[in-house]
Amino acid sequence: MKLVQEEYRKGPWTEQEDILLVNFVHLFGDRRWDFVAKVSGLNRTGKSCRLRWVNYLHPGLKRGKMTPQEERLVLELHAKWGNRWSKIARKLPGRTDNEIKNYWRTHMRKKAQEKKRPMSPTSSSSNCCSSSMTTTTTQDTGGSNGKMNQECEDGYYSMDDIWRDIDQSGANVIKPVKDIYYSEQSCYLNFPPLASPTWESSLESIWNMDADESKMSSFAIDQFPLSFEHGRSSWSSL
DNA sequence: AACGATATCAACCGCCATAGT
DNA sequence: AACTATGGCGGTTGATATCGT
Repeated sequence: MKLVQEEYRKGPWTEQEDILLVNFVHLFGDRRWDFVAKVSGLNRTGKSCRLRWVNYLHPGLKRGKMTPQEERLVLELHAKWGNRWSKIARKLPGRTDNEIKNYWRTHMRKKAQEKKRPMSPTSSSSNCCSSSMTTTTTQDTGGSNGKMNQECEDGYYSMDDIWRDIDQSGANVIKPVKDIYYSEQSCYLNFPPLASPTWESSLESIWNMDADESKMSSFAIDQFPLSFEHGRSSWSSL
C-alpha cells in the first residue's frame, strides 16, 4: 500500500528522458518498469515508461506508413479477431498495437465518410488501404518505407537509423540514442560503457537496494545535464 | 496568407489479469 | 485464500501537421 502519492511527470517526453529510458532499459531489461522508472530518476510512472518504450523507443519498430501488405493483414486480422490490437500487432513485426489502433480508426473514419458520400468525384481514394501505394517494400525487414525514406532525406532521423547506429557502434557499448543529433549541436554526451563487467557487478547490489535508488538517479541525471523540450518536430528540425 | 477541417500520432486513463507475498 | 503491486490492453483524448478553400 502506497502512502505517498508522488507527483509524476506527464505529457510529451523530452530527448533527455528518452535517452535515460533507453539506457536504463538496456541495463535492467524491459520488464521491471516500475523499477526502471524509479531508478532512472525519470519522474514518470512505470506504465508511462513502458508505453514510451513499446510505442516509440523499441529498437524493432518500423514506423512510417503501413505497406499494402500490412494494411491487408490488419483488415484480415481485425475481421478475425476484432479489436484485439495487441494480438494483431504481434502478427505485424515492428508495428505496435497503438499504431494499428490509430490506423484502424483512420481507416474506419474514411470508410464511414465514403459511405456517406459514395459518389464523390475525387473518390479515387478508397484505397486508403492498398491500391495507391506504389512502393513495394518488404514487410519484415524492419526497413524503411517510402515515407521513411523521404523523411530521412529531409533530415528526419528515425529510430531505425538510430538503432542502426547503435548496432554498428558495437554491441557492448550503449550509445545514447541520439548522440549524433546532439553532437550536431555541439552538445556531447559521454557515456561510460554501461554494460561493462564492472558495471554489471556493481549492479548486483542495486537489485537489492532501496536506499540506493537515489544514487542511481543522481548518476542518471549527472550523465545528462541537458534540458530542453522536444517533440515530434524536433526530430526533423535538423 | 489566413483560417477551418481533417488526419495523424503520442500519451493518458481505467480496467483486468497475473505474479508475488 | 486474500490482498497488493505491477504490467498489459483497449478506449479515448489532445496536440500538431497537413490539406483545402
